[in-house]
Amino acid sequence: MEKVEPVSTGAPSLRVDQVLETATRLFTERGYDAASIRDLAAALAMRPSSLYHHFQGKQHILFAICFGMQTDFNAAVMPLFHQGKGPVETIQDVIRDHIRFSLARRGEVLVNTRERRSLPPHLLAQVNSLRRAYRDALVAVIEQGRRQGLFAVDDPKLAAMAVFDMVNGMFQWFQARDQADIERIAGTYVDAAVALLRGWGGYTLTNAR
Amino acid sequence: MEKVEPVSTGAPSLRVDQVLETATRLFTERGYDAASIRDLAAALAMRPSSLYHHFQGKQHILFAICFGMQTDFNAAVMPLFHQGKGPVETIQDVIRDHIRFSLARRGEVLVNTRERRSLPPHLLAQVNSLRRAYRDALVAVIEQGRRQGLFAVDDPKLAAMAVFDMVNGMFQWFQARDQADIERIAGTYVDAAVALLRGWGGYTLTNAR
DNA sequence: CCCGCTCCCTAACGATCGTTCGCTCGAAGT
DNA sequence: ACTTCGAGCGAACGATCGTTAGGGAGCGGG
Repeated sequence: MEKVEPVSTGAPSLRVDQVLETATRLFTERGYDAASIRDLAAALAMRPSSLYHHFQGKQHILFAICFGMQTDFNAAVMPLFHQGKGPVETIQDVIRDHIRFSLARRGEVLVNTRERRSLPPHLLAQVNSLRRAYRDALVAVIEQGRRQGLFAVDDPKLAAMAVFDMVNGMFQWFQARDQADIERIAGTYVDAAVALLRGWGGYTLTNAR
Repeated sequence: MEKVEPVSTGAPSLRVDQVLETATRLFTERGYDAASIRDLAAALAMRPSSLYHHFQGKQHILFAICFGMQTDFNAAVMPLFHQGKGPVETIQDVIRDHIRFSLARRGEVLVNTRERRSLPPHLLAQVNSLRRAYRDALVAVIEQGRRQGLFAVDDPKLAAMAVFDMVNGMFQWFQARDQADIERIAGTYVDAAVALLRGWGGYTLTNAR
């Protein structure tokens, strides 16, 4: 996997990127509502009013972080669904790069998960649309694996959400120290996902409920 | 000027419970920061200042929700760890009641997970202390199951967090319509947890990484 | 009858919020 | 030399925030 570039628009202004970087840090540390425009401006050594030359408002800064991150995420991960591999290998590739991307750009990912709800409906919908595209693709692969007898799941959608939640929950508390750390945790969670999908129906061996 | 304590006795006032109930709803709908004291008072058909007769401040309302919920949670689930059952059965019992409790009191659980971070450090620490007690007990059972060869996990703490995240993530998007719904999803996730813990090391059968 | 207590009220405080307005200034274009 | 324009500035706007001071109605016990 190649470098993860923090770009989403055609005009990568230096100052805009600095604002987004600092905003990402403040939003993760204090939350979107608790981090004020004045805090952000002070951290950038500029005046609050100057921010409005680069962004329409506070909500648009949050949107730029969430939408930019999700766009780059889909661009990095979605192609893995169409490589002609089997369901198991596809899941493994996807989850691995899902984790790689999310840990490499952890700040933006945390803002996207925790503060996205503060977006107005029409901006939130754009981000959710990208998320849904990814989730639907994951569901399709699990459904395919289920038909081939590789996975023991009853409900592919629910299984996708379970894997999704397990992985996304990890980003909240795990901090990688180096690249080896990322690869190690990615491998562990790839195994967890496969174990989950394979063994979901096999619990009745020693247990009757 | 003496302080007459209007707060946190063992006797639950009717009005206090109404405040907590409405606050839970508002905090889940809009978030802690976005839901103002005036919104809360209006929903209760009273004046903002009247709230300060029952609570010291906004943060203490949030604390009462989080700490009360977590106290009840531990009281409901922790005894299951000391019933002398084996690791697998204990995990099943615990996760099942974890889900039962969390869906029955979903609003408080969501506030606790999403808005807990807004608490001041000394209040946050009290809630986290209860959470840690539960998590440590879960880790201990997984560790016990690992020693007995029942679970294939490498790191019990990481495995506990994975199960934890999978279950807690579900509360964010799942809404039970009735009690049968709760029992069904609880059974499904109990199976998922067991499948995860059992099969985590078994991925090498058809896959080499 | 009056005291104290609970509960709620009106009114307002100071602080902070996101945002806007009009301006300056230097670099670039022509 | 004149214009344009991006970028930042100081100052202020109206709104809303959490919170407090002080008072009053109802009520039970002395």
